[in-house]
Amino acid sequence: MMVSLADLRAERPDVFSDGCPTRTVLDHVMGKWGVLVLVGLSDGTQRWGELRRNVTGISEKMLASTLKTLEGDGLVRRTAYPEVPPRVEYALTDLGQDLMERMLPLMAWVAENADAMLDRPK
Amino acid sequence: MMVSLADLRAERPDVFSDGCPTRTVLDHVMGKWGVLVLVGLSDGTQRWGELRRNVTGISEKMLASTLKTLEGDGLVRRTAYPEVPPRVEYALTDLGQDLMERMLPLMAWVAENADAMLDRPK
DNA sequence: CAGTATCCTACCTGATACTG
DNA sequence: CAGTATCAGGTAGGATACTG
Repeated sequence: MMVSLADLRAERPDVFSDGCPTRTVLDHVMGKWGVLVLVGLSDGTQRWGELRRNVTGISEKMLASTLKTLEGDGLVRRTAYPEVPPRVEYALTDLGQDLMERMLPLMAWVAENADAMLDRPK
Repeated sequence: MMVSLADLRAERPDVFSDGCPTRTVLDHVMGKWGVLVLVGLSDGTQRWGELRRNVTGISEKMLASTLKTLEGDGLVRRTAYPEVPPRVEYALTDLGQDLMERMLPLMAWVAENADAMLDRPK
């Protein structure tokens, strides 16, 4: 496992340059709604409606497109049950859980420090 | 130090809800250019021009506003030297370095997995 | 319930030019 | 060098209505 940025650059110098796949994934994962949906799903499997309520402020349009993107990246698994009324469940894949293992410490740090950061004297 | 999402929610149930400071900081830090500028600065102190070249694809406008936001959050320190021609250096603050300590493992993971994620069979 | 479809606006962004 | 100013355009994103 790589830990430092230097290690990273040593192995892949083009990382984070324009057009690099890293950028694309980064945009999906780090985008405003991507993170929040992923955090929502780290609570466990959720249905569409639950997710919509839990990720406060997200519009149906953004929830739909965010979920599709994350599913396309292999981070989220969608399971539809052929019932009436329809039931669809979303969950993190193994890859998604692996990602969140790295993401949650960061989220926790942000949550702990956010107030202090915004209250600072200008 | 908190590690799990459950711990986080137990202490602060409103975290990640709309209007919460966490959201604001998250948008700054996780936004497309925020991350890339921060990653750039984890290589060490850099001048405006260096940063502009290193963060490939960023416009001057976005670099300026991103730096101001991050400086306002206390993550980046700007130092101007009264010289001609002017020299200005940007560096991570202690807070910023603390953040990057959590962020870099995540970035490394993304860099390692990005290709596989985008190549997956549709 | 779990989404699409449609419309509309704000802001991100690039290009260009200019300043201290 | 290190920015700011201005303008044009494209697109991310919000609100609302509708469907299987």
